[in-house]
Amino acid sequence: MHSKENRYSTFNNLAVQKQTLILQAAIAEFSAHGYARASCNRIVQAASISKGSLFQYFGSKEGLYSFICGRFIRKVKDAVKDTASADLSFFALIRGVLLAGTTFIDRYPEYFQIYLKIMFEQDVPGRAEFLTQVRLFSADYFGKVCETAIADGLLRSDISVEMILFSLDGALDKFFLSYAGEGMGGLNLAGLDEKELTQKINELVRVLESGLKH
Amino acid sequence: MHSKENRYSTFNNLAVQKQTLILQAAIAEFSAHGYARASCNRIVQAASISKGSLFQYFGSKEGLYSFICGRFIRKVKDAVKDTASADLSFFALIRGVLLAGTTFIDRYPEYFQIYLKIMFEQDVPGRAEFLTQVRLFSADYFGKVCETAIADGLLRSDISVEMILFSLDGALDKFFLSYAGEGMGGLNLAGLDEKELTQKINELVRVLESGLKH
DNA sequence: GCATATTGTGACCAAGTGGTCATAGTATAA
DNA sequence: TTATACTATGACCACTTGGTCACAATATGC
Repeated sequence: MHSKENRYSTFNNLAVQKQTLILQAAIAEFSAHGYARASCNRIVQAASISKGSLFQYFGSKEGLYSFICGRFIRKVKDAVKDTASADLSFFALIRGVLLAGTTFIDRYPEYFQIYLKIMFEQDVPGRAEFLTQVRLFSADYFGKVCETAIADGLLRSDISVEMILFSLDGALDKFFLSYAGEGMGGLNLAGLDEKELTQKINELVRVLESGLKH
Repeated sequence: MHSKENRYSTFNNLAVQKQTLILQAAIAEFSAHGYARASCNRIVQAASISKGSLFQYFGSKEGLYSFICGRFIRKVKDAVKDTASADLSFFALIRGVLLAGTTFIDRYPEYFQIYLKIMFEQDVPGRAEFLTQVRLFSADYFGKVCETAIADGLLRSDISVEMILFSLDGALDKFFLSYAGEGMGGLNLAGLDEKELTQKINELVRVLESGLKH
């Protein structure tokens, strides 16, 4: 085996210290500027490596990006695994997802920024695959949960499953956006302690449960 | 008065035909690429004018953008004026806003794209001013409506006004996004006739009214 | 016709982009 | 020490960006 074993092998054989330095620089750049406007020049400068090295490690800007997205997906899947305890009532599950999302954002704020950027940027390489892997409320996963909840009489049967997913998706998206300080809604979720946060979560879930009408 | 009377005067004195040609080219470019990634070169090419002319008319890329945003704001305000009949019940008003939004998107799809792009792009010149002028559910306008609706016993009093606005905002945003074909939710609102559309609107408002719980 | 404003033009500029490659440096092994 | 494999480098490339400006063309007024 004289030549490259596989993609990224050169990078993976680097000292871990150097690896994390480079990844931190790249993640910071992508989280600040998204894919298209991120600059490889700035990355190599921040990481104190030469441009040639970066392209040797990852082949292209796209290669670097997909490497980082891969890391991101792994982190999300781990977080989901930790959260998913199936034996909860429907709205308790929603509360759990809400809380788990906020802790993820606290732990990996740059990754969440990358996620936001990819959500609202077109023509990002691998966008579709990435989103289907990362989004929680995909029809195939949460759709089943909704169906059983309807069958169990926990959810209204006069609303279509798609509309239920639609409503949940919208509420959760906006909640996380606001928690990350990106929303322009009046709700200021950015600097709340745990108690206030769970209060807000409960209030939102109450709205989802029983609506706004008196 | 020998020199320039004021900003954009040269452009405004152009033949209307030429004006619309240039504006169409610029709007198409900004709606496709947002602000930062839009290319003045492509605009002048599409409009069949020289680069010098474009910068003579608008001074800079930013000037052109703010000119277009001004047009957009006027169109939105006109549309709002046409819609705002105050003597409606609260949720009928919501239904009206939903419907008015979809007709606006039908009439000015490129402008709506520009709106979306500016929503999710940072560092766009004049972003904050633009959004406060265009967003319907600003706390100062719709907040009052909510407060009176609470006072009239139409809305729950155990949910804060901010949370009500938050929920409405999230639902409407997602609805319009999906209608414009940008959402990745299961709801496919893109190619619906009027009957189906009002059905979806009613379903969504029912959820907002009474929630998801059985 | 002539002089004077105004409008139109495109070569040109500095700066930045992703990407390449010949070369130099540094390990490891014989 | 010497040969071999891998890694690091930065000048360089073609290309795009927003923006400028000396000059050409065209209206306008007399």
